[in-house]
Amino acid sequence: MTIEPDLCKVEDALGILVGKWKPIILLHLLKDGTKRFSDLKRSVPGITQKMLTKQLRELEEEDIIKRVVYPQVPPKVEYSITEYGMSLQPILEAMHEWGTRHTLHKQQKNNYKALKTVSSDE
Amino acid sequence: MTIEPDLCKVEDALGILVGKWKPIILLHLLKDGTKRFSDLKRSVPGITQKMLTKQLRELEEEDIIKRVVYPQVPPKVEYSITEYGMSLQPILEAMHEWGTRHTLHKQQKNNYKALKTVSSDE
DNA sequence: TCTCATGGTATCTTTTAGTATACTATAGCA
DNA sequence: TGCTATAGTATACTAAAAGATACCATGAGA
Repeated sequence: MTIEPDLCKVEDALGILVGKWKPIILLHLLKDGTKRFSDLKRSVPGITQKMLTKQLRELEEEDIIKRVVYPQVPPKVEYSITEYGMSLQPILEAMHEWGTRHTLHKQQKNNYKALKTVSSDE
Repeated sequence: MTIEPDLCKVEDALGILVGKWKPIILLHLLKDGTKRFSDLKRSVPGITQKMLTKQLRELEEEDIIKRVVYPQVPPKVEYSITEYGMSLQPILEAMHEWGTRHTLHKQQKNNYKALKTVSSDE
């Protein structure tokens, strides 16, 4: 398949996956199914409440995740991946696999560089 | 496959694909093979010289593309995808495919909304 | 001698993404 | 009466990405 650059829809998918937190959030939801807001916050260390809220709202807007509010006090809100959102899983997996290989590739490259530096006996 | 969120390498792949221009640049190189700097600039309308240079350097740094300089005046520089860079193609294709379906999904959603608005006869 | 083309750099401004921190509502419990 | 927990919002800030614009080297050709 050749993608016609002018009709490229890669950006659309990218727009949903991008952001410092979205992949991790999605992976947690894929792994654990339904999670509460505070669970997610604990699972994604370093994220602020504001960011978590924002990312979740954006994913919800794209129908990737579902948000269920239980009318009780203190509040309870559950997040889960929609069936539609599941269609992103193969892409996440492909990227993860590629990323893993790429990490290796970079390591080999650096080892080679280090070796050259040593052998040239600076 | 379940990706362990803590060991997630999705970001690595994402880091290479992200940027307002990288996917389009890669698609053009995949489609046409070797291209000169000015060809690319023409193919990616709206991109500034600075941005194109920056994106190309970043892709080169990751071994995704190859840069060949011909020592002549005016200068001639050719860019092409490396064999290693070709391994990104399935991901680009998967994202493109998903993005295409997603565009449709959003359209249907909007149509449904519009329909509801009409039938509720505001 | 002037101009053009190519493939850049340098500098500055604007836009967007992300962070830090304070604040809110309210039922249940001591 | 005051404290806690949950799921947020509001405001101000910083850092990073992107954009606009000007500049540069040089050989060929008019």
